[in-house]
Amino acid sequence: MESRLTTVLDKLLLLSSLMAADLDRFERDSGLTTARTHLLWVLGLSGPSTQQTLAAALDVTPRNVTGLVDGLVTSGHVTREPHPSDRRAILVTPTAQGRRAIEDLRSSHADVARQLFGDVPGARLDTFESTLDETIATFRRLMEESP
Amino acid sequence: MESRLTTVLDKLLLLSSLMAADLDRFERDSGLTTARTHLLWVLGLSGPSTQQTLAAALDVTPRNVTGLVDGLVTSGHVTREPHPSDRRAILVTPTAQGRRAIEDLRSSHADVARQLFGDVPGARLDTFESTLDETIATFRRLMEESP
DNA sequence: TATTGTTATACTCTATAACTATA
DNA sequence: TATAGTTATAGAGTATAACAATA
Repeated sequence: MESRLTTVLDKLLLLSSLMAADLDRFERDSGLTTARTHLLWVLGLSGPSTQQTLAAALDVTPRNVTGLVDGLVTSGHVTREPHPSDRRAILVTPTAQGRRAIEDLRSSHADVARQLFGDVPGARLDTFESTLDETIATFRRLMEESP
Repeated sequence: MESRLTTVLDKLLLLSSLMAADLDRFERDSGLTTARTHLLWVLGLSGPSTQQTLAAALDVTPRNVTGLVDGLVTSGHVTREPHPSDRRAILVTPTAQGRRAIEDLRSSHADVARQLFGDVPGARLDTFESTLDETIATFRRLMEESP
């Protein structure tokens, strides 16, 4: 009955798991983990950040960020720098190696996008994107209704 | 330049994270975790299974399955039953509570599918699904090329 | 008094390697 | 000899709670 709609949902979930597997490959190559990669990605978007800021962006406890940053310091991707105006706080700052990893992430992201959608005709991509937009909006509405 | 394609990819990733958040809500309500829910889902697809089978289906080590099953036994969702013909093996079998959880998962899955795509006009859904199909095929090809 | 980060503690998921019981 | 599952050990991610230094 509803198999049509669940089939589409299943394909979406399958694609999600494939994208996750691709990210795994990146992580295997770089020696990073998913959580640390996520932190680096956020750092690439926001620039040097306090751990509180990172905790909020990653939706994770501050304690957790301490552990992730410990790992990234050990691997040489970030350093803890003093905050210029608040001596309680720390600015997690990418090193040269960290900036390189962020650049790699970005170009691998762009590669995947190009390879996945580069051959899709414009009109179809429009329809695809609009459907995604609606689906995202629907989802957000649903999650606000029952949090 | 390539922002068009990465935007579409970002929306796909956003939708993935929203679907994951929805699953989290289910798990919070049921007291299950992602890994245990996944095992239950597989059990719902395959029926009572050996831990080896589950390990292969979940792409995880047999040792890991031991831990997941331990948790699900404690929470009352599955039992370990003797294998009828191989005394080394065990059949992980859902209890009544486990079967209920699997049913809840299925109906929540169907609900989400209906709510997400129920209002999308047929022709658009066709285009969306075809694009997903192509994208999945492209991805699989890519991952075979560079494993 | 409130905020930033850390120490202490604990649970889950994950892996490898060695071991037991059975095929 | 090979297979099914467990014990032993270890690392990563996550959480809560208590605490120090600073605002």
